[in-house]
Amino acid sequence: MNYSQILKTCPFFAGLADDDMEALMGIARVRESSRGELLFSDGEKAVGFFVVLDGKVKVYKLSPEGKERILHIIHPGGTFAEAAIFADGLYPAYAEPLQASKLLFLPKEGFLNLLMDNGRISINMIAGLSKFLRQFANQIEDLTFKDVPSRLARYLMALSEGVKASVELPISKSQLASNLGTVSETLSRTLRKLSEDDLISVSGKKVEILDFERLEELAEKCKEG
Amino acid sequence: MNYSQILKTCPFFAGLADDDMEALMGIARVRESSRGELLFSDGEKAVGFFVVLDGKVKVYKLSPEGKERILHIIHPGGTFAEAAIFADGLYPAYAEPLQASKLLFLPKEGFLNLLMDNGRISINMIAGLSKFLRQFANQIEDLTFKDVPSRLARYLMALSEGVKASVELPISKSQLASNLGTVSETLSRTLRKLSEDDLISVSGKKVEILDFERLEELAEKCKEG
DNA sequence: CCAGATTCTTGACCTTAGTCAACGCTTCAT
DNA sequence: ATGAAGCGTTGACTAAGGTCAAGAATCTGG
Repeated sequence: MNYSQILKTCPFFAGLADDDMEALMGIARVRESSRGELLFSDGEKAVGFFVVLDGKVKVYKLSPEGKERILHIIHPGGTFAEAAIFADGLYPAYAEPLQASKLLFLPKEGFLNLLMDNGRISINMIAGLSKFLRQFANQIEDLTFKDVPSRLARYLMALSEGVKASVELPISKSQLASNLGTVSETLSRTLRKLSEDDLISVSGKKVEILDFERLEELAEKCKEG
Repeated sequence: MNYSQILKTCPFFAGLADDDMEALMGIARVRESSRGELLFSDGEKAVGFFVVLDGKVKVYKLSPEGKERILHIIHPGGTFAEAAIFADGLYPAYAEPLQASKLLFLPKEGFLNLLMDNGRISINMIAGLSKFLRQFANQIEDLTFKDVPSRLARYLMALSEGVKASVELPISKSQLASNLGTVSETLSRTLRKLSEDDLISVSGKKVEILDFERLEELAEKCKEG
């Protein structure tokens, strides 16, 4: 079991002493999962949480009509469903790999025991949750204050880290639409509009950023701003 | 310093041994704050977090044009800004009492030290963060899937706890609008519509629920559902 | 008890973005 | 190869809800 490289990039395991690390790995189980396989459902009893070792997982909600809204996309090193084992013991959403993925599963029971007397793990956990909270707050802010072009611009700026002129969308456009809180038709139109305005140029999953300044401006801008 | 009654209703302090409690109170400071006084601003360096002993505090974001979006309303027993001292050390929003309030301030430094070797406090903290996370996920779900009437219905159902036929809005209608992710004009119209449909009747801050069944139905319903 | 200040309500208007429907393009399996 | 399935694009339509503006109602301090 040699995932130490991945685990070291994972904030969740940062700063852990070797024996703490071993204790964690002692209760963990590796699980391979293929694209589209449902990991858990909204409302299901939470029996543990996951770390992504390889692949990508989407965490999403469904409307009664079956429309999906992606809350997170988890990349290697990220964790998900860790809040579920506390809040009310139920998974709060659906989770499903976007591609064949390798996961680490940490069962609730054993994990809670570790927490009680390991301050470092607790603090990492708290830090992780806090970051999620921050992300959610931003998402809510975006949904309230920003329109679709602005949200897209912000996403692209984040992807390019403000410097890379050429980025590759890590997910399909419909998935991205769902993650940005819109639908694929609108995303398609918005990409075209930004292209026509010479802010970006798009070809498949490849996006070139042509004008950082104006894109950044758009990202900051608000409805009616 | 005799807030023990309030503190016991506060999930954050639940299940603490007496000496842990004392350690906490040892680093805490009581602070009185009047309506509208800014407690902290978005982006400011986080020096600690708060427990509401008495009063109400709103936590909100501002758009560049100055429009506010309320993320939370904190009632006595609730905490806020606890995530800030972890995530990136900056307050993620603005906070301001809606009325004269009594607060407990827990400085970051001392608090982190306590956390390191007190599993119980850590776990309470994790549980609290998890609940917030859950709330936020629901807010995002609502904003994506539900229209304003549905969100309002859900809010009223929560307020009445599914049984009380008569409820009192705990905050002003414009504040409520902001919290539901809309504006006061729309809220006003929506309240009228629900009245005309004989689902509720409104008089000032007092709302009578006339038809639980249909209100619940509306709360569950989705856009185009 | 009045004046000023908020807060709430209502009307008219308009923009954003979601829906529906049709079609092109790619991929994949039989 | 040839459907079948999935993804992406485009057009026409629609409606939810936000903006602006004005007036009513409610609250507050002097």
